[in-house]
Amino acid sequence: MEEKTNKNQNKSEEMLNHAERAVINSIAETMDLYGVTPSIGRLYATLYFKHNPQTLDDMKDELGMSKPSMSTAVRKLQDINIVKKVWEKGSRKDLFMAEKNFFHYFSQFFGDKWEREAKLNLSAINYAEDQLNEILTDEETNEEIKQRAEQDLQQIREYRSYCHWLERLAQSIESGEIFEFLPVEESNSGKDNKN
Amino acid sequence: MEEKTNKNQNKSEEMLNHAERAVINSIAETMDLYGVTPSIGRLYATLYFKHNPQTLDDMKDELGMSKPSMSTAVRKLQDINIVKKVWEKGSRKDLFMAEKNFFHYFSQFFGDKWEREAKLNLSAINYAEDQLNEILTDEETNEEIKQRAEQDLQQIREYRSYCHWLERLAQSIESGEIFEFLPVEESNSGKDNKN
DNA sequence: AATTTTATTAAATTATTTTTTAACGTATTT
DNA sequence: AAATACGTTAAAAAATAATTTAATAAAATT
Repeated sequence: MEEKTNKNQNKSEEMLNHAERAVINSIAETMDLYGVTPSIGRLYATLYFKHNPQTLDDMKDELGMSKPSMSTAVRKLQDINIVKKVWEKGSRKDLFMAEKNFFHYFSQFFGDKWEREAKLNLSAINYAEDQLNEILTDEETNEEIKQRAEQDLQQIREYRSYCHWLERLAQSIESGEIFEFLPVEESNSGKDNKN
Repeated sequence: MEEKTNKNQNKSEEMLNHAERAVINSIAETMDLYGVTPSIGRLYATLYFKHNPQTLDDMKDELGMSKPSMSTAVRKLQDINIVKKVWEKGSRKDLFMAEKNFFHYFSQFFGDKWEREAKLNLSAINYAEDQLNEILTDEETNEEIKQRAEQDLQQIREYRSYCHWLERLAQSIESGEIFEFLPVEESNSGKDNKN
């Protein structure tokens, strides 16, 4: 009897791990889509299912990798703000927790990148616009070049609109404003949903 | 006189190229942020400034790379729908044009990925949910496992909400609906804008 | 103060990805 | 029909990136 119960417990635990693994794989794979390396994605996804803070040694055991790898990987996750160091009295090892709210995750991951993208491009656009204006006002520029400059100018102005829009999108996600427009709906089970 | 005009034309052309290059670098760098390799980003950015369709040979000359590289790079850009093959009577070489509207670009690039992400994860979530429910209804599962399963379940349900939200975000960008909420503003010059 | 624990950095190795050269197949021209 | 032009695939080479082992530094314990 004891015997049988143990077996079933093992079975349940196995099922649980298996279920988690399915989601872990999927998360890691989707992170890969945006240029997060598989190992780092897998680390995040693994932490996502941990209900208490993890040490570097925990991670290294879990993923079967070296400690320096965990150290650098976890730092990258901290850099994009989807893993945080937590403090807990007792253990003197560093402890880490994953951001589990994917809306926060989304905001951190994309919002930050969009802001960076916008800033970087706006600065290039501004520089280019100055140069192009100078070309256009220079009387000695020939017609062909002027035409190209004119076209470029028009194009990068549209591009500037886009960059500003990106910034505002990032802000509206950061502030939560966007959820007035696109509310988060309570999720019903997968069963009666055709996905 | 002829001499001087030529010099200035060269100067203008040089300035034009320089201006374009600044934006090209910036675009390539930002694409890199999302996992697009530098060469492919650079190719897209280069095409972005071409006002007429380009052949593989044009690209290879422009970037100083081999033709097969251009061939595969341009295919990847076609895969994410930000470069299109165009037809033009006359030349029997393939001709390509970049998507220049960055809102379209954005929609193609992120929208598609978000949809893929949502689909992939929802399928894993549904699978995991079934497994977890089974664990929870199994009377022989011990308490500790049940608790973990319960926590996981709650977490992935929130995750499902996020996936559905992502899908709707993608749709609202695809359909243009989002611009009612976040309108595109005419861009004023960089001068009087503090960027 | 010496030892141990922990995390990080540096150097070396391994693996992966990118790029090229070479070969191939198909279409177009002569 | 032969020759040329074009694009792609395959194999090899080169360049990058990821990972590990070894070394170092900093903190905590004994």
